Amino acid sequence: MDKTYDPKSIESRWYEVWERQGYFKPRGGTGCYSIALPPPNVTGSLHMGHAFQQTLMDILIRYQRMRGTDTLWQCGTDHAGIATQMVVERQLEGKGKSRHDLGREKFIEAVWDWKQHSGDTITRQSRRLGTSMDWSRERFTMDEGLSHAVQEVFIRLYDEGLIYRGKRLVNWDPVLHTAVSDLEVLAEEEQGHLWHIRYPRTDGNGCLVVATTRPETMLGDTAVAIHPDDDRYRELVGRTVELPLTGRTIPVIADGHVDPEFGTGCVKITPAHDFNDYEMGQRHDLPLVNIFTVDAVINENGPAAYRGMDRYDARRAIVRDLEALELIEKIEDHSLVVPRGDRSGAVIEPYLTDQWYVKIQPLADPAIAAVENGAIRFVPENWSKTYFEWMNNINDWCISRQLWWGHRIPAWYDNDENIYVGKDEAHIREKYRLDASVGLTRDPDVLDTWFSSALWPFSTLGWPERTAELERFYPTSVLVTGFDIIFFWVARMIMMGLKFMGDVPFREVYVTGLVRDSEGQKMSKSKGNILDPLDLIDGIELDALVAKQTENLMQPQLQARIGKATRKHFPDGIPAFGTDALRFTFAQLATQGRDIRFDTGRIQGYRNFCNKLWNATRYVLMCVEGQEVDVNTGDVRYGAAECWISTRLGRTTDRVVQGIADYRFDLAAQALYEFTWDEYCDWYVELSKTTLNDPESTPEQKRGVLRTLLTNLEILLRLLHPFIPFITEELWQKIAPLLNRHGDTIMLQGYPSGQELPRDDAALAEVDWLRSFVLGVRRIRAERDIPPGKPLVIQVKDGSNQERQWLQQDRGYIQALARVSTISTVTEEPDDAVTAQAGAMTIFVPLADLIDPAAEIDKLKRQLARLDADRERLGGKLQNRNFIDKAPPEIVRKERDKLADMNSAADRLVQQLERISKLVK
RNA sequence: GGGUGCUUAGCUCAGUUGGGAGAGCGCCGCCCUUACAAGGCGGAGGUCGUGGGUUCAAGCCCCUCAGCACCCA
Repeated sequence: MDKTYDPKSIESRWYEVWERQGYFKPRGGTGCYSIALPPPNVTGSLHMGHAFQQTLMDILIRYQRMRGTDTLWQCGTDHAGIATQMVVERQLEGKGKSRHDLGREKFIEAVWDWKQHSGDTITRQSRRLGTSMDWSRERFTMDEGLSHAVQEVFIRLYDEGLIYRGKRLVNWDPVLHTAVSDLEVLAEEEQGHLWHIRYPRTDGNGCLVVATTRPETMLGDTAVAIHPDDDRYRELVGRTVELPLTGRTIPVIADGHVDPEFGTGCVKITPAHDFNDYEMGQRHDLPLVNIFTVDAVINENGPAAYRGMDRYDARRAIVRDLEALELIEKIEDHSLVVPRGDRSGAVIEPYLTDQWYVKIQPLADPAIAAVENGAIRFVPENWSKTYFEWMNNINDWCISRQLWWGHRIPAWYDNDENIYVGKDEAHIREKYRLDASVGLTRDPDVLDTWFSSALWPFSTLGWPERTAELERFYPTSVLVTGFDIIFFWVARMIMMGLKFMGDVPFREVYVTGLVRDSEGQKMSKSKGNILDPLDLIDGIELDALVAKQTENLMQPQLQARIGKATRKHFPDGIPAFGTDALRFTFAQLATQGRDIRFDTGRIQGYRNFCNKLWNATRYVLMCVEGQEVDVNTGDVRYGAAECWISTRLGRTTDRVVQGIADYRFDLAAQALYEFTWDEYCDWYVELSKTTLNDPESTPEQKRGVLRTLLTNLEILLRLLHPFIPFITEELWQKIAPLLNRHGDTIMLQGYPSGQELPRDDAALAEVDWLRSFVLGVRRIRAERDIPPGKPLVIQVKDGSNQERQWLQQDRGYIQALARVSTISTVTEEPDDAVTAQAGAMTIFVPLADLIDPAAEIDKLKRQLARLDADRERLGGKLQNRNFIDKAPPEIVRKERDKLADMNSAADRLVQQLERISKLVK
């Protein structure tokens, strides 16, 4: 074995074997466990969030598989309508073409081409992470089968009256020329102005002043509104004002939704271009005047002077013209919330169009109930509040998109705009009894991507066919996802699952935090702080990293700043840490918080952990090879150290299993780390050397040590495998055969259970005492700057019978671990010694030549002062009648014992003080 | 405006019916001791955001305030 762990040399090799042997497929077993992978966007690449969540899913899947459960991890990708179409359109732009130049069919072909190319990237990345997904069942939302499911769902919902088409105000993206749902609009506060505009009264009595943040929309005003209780304007209700620049006359109305505090208390009403105004228009039966084209350019409903102007050009022209007419009273700075499309970044325009909607309430009600009655459990539980908050205020879902890439809506129109919904024209003619003379045209629009992802948990299993997989693996066991898509996806899957499968799509939702950079910033291309998981695995040179982060920027002017920041954060690039280190880091970071900061210092620590495990294995192999005893045959004798480490491993196993059951991957990983490093490596390996190197050890004892080293390591590797699959496979293949344990892969070995391991409390007590003894001597050595190699002569005094017995038994251990040559027992305290304590036993290290009495006195006094403060506090507590009476007896007893220990410790300190003080005189 | 969180060591975070303040990294000192310098041994460092309440006992439960973050309108 190499002296240093080298991840690269083992990772790709093992993954190929696992996949080729079909280990990732369901294998039967007791019970089933399944996870549907949240499908990544097919044209994207795997980011840290994906890597994080996939690691956690893989831990769950590997754990369950090792437990003998029939396990399916259903994987695949999402066609991501708008995002993908934008990518391909941008590529075309580079060639000076638009999608319209190609035409719909050719364009879709181009998207498929790009999908073939790009889809590989993401699955290749997933494989590098070691994920044990069943690749043979990989699906894509635009596959034939899944498209069939989408069509089926649309038709059924339409036939039930749960999908309808209507003319409504929608969020319109004037750049992408499509409607988007509420969720795809990001509202952010931006700096703007508040224009106060005079609308002349038609009765000649002056003007009304309205305040607006969007003066250009005045061209579509159809009323001015005031609050009904507003005394300033009450007499105006029912009168009319002149709408400047248009020659139109509009009424003044009263409506309770007007905020009298805002601006002047008079608001202009533009029902065709504002969601609030639209509702007010409905209440007052106001006409709708649409003044924009699909590009947000003034259309024929606007005055000729502004037609053909972009909305912002029109704004400038209108303000200029109003100023000329002295109709602008004032312009104030004002911050307002501007809605932008999450993909295009364009300012969204409320726009009147025909769209398809899902009537959501009948679907939402059972979905709310499913979480209320516990059919679905959120972990952490608090996220159910977020879910309820949204579900209780839910709106109908706009599902049509004016795109080309996506599932085409299965609806046709005749020449009279009658709607027919069905699989295809032939079915429709039959279903609606239309003869060939009726001309039919298909709706050009496609469905929202989330419509198809909402079906993912059952469409991937073959629905609407009742396949064997569907029967076996639906509902899935858990959904692992980020809180940012609870609304987009989780809620919609629940609604669709209940509707079409009659059961929830998953029993639990484990909500992870979001991976951020080391400063807590969200990772984004424009910030230049994206980390590619593969760069952490394989490493990357600084220049390559900078190049990667600054290529294809939406805002090229940021290039210099990003490059500089990258060079500052990663002055030496990123070293190769390997997949296992990355995965263990993710597990450690999976706390319950909502933000997860990723710092390369952390991953380095876990790379070191892998190296530690590697070298511990190396040590065990060398021991077995170096000893003449046969490990597997003959009598065995286990000492306290052996019983201790096995007991500790049992407790660790319990903690790991509990951690996984609770989705506390951080606690599970922590338990594994502590056992491996602090107990197995730091103590047991060192203890084992003593026995193995002692010529007086019997073959039975040596066999006991070797077998303990091997079995504990073998179990530990299985415990660790779901977290760090590659290194554990590599090491297990070396270790298991030495125990006559054979298997093609660790992946399919049983997961350890705490019950298989001993529980030896006496051994725990003994080794704890032994450790405190060794630590005491080591501390003295360090504090006195005694060279580590110099053997010490020490004396002990007092101690319980048990401790004196332990001292006899463990003398060899103590001598080796504390570097002590002789230990003698004394009844009188030596004068020139420093002391340490192991339980009731006092340890003396005589140091005539090294001791500094003044410093020693100082130290003892400080210790005594600290102890006295604690004694006083504890004494007070035990004086308190209420405490004695009300606290549980075992607590009171514990506190009394503690005080007794403190008192004797204080006595010892006082004695030592007196003794040392004599030296000074 | 409505909702949800967070505040514990220099940094990032654990802390599970309320009963001894913890880890990793960083820092300081000693050491290339035959598995590992990606290492070993030892050490320093905290009024648990503020103020109050409940309790024999509060980092944990209740209230107040302050600061920060996110989501929705």
